[in-house]
Amino acid sequence: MLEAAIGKMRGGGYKATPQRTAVLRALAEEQHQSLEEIRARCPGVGLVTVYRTLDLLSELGIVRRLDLGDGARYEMAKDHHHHAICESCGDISEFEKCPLDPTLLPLEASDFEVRSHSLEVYGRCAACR
Amino acid sequence: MLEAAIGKMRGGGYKATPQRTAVLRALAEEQHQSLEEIRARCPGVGLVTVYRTLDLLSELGIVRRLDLGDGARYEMAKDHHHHAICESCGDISEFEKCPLDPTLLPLEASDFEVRSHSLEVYGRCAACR
DNA sequence: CTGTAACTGAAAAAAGTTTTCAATTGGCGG
DNA sequence: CCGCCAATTGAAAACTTTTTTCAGTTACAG
Repeated sequence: MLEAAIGKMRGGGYKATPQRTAVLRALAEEQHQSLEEIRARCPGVGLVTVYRTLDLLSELGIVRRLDLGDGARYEMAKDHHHHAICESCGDISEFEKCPLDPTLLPLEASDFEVRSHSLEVYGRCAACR
Repeated sequence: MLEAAIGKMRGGGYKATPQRTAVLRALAEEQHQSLEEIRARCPGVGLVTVYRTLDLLSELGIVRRLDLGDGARYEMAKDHHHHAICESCGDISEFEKCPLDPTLLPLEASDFEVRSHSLEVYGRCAACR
């Protein structure tokens, strides 16, 4: 997991510094963390470096930046998945099964070339009901 | 359109001030505008008032706040629709036909009560191809 | 080992948003 | 139609988040 990401960095001509691997380790611990949550797991790494590392990892496709309504969040770009956000407690869960029906996408017909998509489902989680 | 929104405000115990109706008129001119775009259409209205008005209109369900990766955008909450964002020129277009297959939503089974969803499609628009 | 381009961190700047507070005003009751 | 007062506004200040600058440090290719 981390080895692959480190290799990707070096392959791109970037250095694998202790700070960068610390951020990677933090990201591996939990999905969709805020910047401060990530930072809390990297006590030694400067704020600016965390920002810059997240930018770099995003460019390399290792990390994905999310915007779920409450500021920026970051997660390792694993398998294709979507998010379910509880409007009551704010909990974010993931689901892999994509409920998108590609044949219903009316965009191909209008010459829009679909590259990716993101779907967020809002509601109430089991615990909050 | 605007009459309905103004009525909704008064009904909620809020005043229909010239500033608020100016923001509403600005929002009616174009969908998914940034704050500065809205402000440019309301030359006389103070920055803070625009923020507060957008908050109020969101609470009343008249306006929806979007986060499509490049900061906050606002649009009148018309019919259910989704957004197609061109990664090349940044153009945002809308489509009404929702390609979501409800029977595929695996969430009901896991006791998550779906209230709403948002779907964004990224790719290249006809002009950029 | 060594040189150097890449990287880091602190401070400052910039950008975006919210709070404060004194002055103003929409619209209800009279 | 008028006056009152809670709601509203705008300017300044405060706050939060992100980016830039720059001098010193370091990973790693050769």
